[in-house]
Amino acid sequence: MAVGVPDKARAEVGRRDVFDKDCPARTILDKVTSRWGVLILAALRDGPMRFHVLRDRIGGISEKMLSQNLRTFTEYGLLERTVEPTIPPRVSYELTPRGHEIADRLQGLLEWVQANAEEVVRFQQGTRPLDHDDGPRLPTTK
Amino acid sequence: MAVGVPDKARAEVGRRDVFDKDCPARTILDKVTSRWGVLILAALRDGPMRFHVLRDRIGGISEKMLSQNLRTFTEYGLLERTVEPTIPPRVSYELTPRGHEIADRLQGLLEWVQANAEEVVRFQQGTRPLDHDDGPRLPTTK
DNA sequence: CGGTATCCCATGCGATACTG
DNA sequence: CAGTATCGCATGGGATACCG
Repeated sequence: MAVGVPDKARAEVGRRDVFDKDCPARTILDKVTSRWGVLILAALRDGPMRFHVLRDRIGGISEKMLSQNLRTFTEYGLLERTVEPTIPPRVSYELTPRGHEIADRLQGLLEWVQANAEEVVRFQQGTRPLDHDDGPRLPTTK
Repeated sequence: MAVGVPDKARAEVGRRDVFDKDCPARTILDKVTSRWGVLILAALRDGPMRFHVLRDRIGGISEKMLSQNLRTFTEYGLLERTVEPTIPPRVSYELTPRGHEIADRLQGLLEWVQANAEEVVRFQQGTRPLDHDDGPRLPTTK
């Protein structure tokens, strides 16, 4: 049976709200906030970096994912790819002005998470995972 | 994925960096920057909201995803869940102070993406696409 | 009304292998 | 060095059905 095929024909982009499911900003947002996207863009705030440096900087990323994200962001105009015609070739990536704008906003998020991660985890572990009964510590006086 | 690192007491525990793959902040970051996480937290900046209102506000989200994210963030201490013992019950969610901090950072990102999405898309389309087609999804011939 | 449980598929991502 | 191609699995996420 045919799977529901959402028609790709978008008449016009009248939707400008990210909360609208047809808004093109959704696509951008998903890429930018993807698992590696945030880290890649944030890492490049320090300046231009070559492939391997970037790979080394971001722990756990595979070449495939790095390459894939890098290409996407380059196509989005958030990164600029520079190739030095040497042998072996040196390829470096750097944020475009537009890329910088978004990376700066990502940085704030990253810093917060970094600074508060332990607190959040501690809170989470102090909370009972799944219980229908309201916790005794939660005041029902409302 | 046990690559090794069986030592529970790492020598450099102080090196808690989001770029480190073992950093707990990675988990938090992934949840917060998940497809719906960003939108949910940002939406709640406007104030407490009930389940259906939130669902209506965020276009395209399923009840399952909304519920799942809401629970996770509540367990993280980013949201507070309030139940009014009426019939039928009214459940509302609101940002905790900690939730507000992160939501504010998310908001800046959202606003930027919203404001620049069209430019990014235009740039992307003006870029010579690589031979690999980036189609939405193609049902496998089966 | 506000969920939770189940099924199932689409996608993200990692591992490996190969190329210029 | 800097990728790309392929395979395969784990997980995110949608649709549906049911419960307090």
